[in-house]
Amino acid sequence: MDDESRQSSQSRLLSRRSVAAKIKSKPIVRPDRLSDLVIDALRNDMESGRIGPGSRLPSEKDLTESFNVSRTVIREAISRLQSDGLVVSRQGSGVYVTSPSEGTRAFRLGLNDPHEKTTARDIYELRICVESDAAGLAALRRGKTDLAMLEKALKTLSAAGGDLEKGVNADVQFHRLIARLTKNSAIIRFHEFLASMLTDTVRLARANSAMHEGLTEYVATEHVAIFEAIVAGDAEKARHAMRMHLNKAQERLGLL
Amino acid sequence: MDDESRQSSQSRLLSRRSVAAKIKSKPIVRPDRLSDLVIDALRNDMESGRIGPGSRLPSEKDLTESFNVSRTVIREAISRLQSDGLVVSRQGSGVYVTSPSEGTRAFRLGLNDPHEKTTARDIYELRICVESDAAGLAALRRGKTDLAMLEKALKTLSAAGGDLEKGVNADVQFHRLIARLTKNSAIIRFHEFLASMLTDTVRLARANSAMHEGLTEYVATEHVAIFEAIVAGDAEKARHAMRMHLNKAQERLGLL
DNA sequence: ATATATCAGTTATCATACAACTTATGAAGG
DNA sequence: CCTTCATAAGTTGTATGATAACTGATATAT
Repeated sequence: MDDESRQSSQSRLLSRRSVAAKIKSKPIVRPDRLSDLVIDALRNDMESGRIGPGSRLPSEKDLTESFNVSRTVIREAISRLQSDGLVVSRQGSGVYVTSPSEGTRAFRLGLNDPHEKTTARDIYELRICVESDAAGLAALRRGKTDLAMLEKALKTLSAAGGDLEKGVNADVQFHRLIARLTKNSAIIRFHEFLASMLTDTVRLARANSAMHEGLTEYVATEHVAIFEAIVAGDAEKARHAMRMHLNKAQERLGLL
Repeated sequence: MDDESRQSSQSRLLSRRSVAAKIKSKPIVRPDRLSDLVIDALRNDMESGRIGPGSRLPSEKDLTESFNVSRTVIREAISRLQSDGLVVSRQGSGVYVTSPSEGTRAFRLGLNDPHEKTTARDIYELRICVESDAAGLAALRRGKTDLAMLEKALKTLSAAGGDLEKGVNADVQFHRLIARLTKNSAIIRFHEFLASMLTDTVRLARANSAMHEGLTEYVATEHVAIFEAIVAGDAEKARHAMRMHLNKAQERLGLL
């Protein structure tokens, strides 16, 4: 009996193949994982308000029946929803939809996802927003030791000279430092996030566009302008200098 | 051999209780889920570079043995790592560590997480960065229909009068529209994200601080200033107007 | 009335089996 | 020697059943 029930239920289910085929009718993008389907469905229910914050999700057993998948799949889906902070599960009680902003939530930026039309340029633009303002805040909040570190980074940068790798690192470090000067952990971390999103793009662009001679000096000038504005504590000027710097960089990288 | 190993492994396992006790020695925060332990361990290995991008994780079987947990737990852990974009799993092959910026990655902001000292103020500040620049971009890119919509939102806002709920909604809508005018999906979505992070805070603050009379008119004036700058296509002015507006709002909300 | 015990329902974990896929190895044929 | 194809071993994906741990409510005893 064990055997037959397994067999029959097995065949009653949508076979993985058919589901996969269905998905792959549109671009390959989605791996053929059943939990993805469940996630999308549940997300939809929640975002459309059909399940509303605070209310309980159907039990795993119910979900297996309504989706015709195994409990394994349901659990994986719920687990991922939970790690996104959309639900919390309480053992013995159930899974509950969290109210927005309760707990930790995640911001996703898909650079490859064909669903998304977000381009590297978009992200770079967002970076300009954040970083130019960060420079402004830095000008208001910089301490003495902060300035010393920034100055040191500037020197490292100019000392790098022809060494590309070294130059890039010093550059990154300079910007990272400015983010830290804001003393705002949200800004610091988001800056880090954007930078890491862009590393590949930047590296690629940098490799393609031959470095003009004198470029490093030029960049150094821009950096100095930013630095001086921060030293002077002039937020407006710091923002402007940073914006100019990043705009030029954007051009140089061919992101415009 | 199978049999004995089964039995013994069962008893050899850390019982859930003991694990839970261990965790709960520090604040309650962590639910006693084994997959969390696995996730933390793997994250650590990856971030410390012990597993390096591109390389393969140990197979699920190996992991079950080294962690002494069931495959279910391992799979949940991996599934969540995958949904965070830290790894990709290829059926029949293995689970591979993604290189940073490959695929989609997530930015998390924990408002409650005791590990994080991110405050609502930090987030609001980040919002100011993004939104003031968004206003600038909006001024450069607004189309005709865009302006019409924006104007309509303004009218709705002033028409709301005393109705608080209505007023808030119109306000949110106004800002949302401006984000959309940038035509930058990264900015649009990040703005949405920040707004949703702040909803609770804003709602609370609004409830606490009694609304001064004449406040709505005052806010309306600020909105008009932003609107006019966008209409004029003056990016610098739009940025400034938005920044002023949000700074004032921040004060009013007691986030300063 | 208050506490306690019990029970049904739910999530968490374990174990096993099988399906589907990947990769390497090696045999067969050119 | 090289290519091609089959096979086998290893790996992830899914299904299923069983048990542990927890929750909430109901019933019971004091």
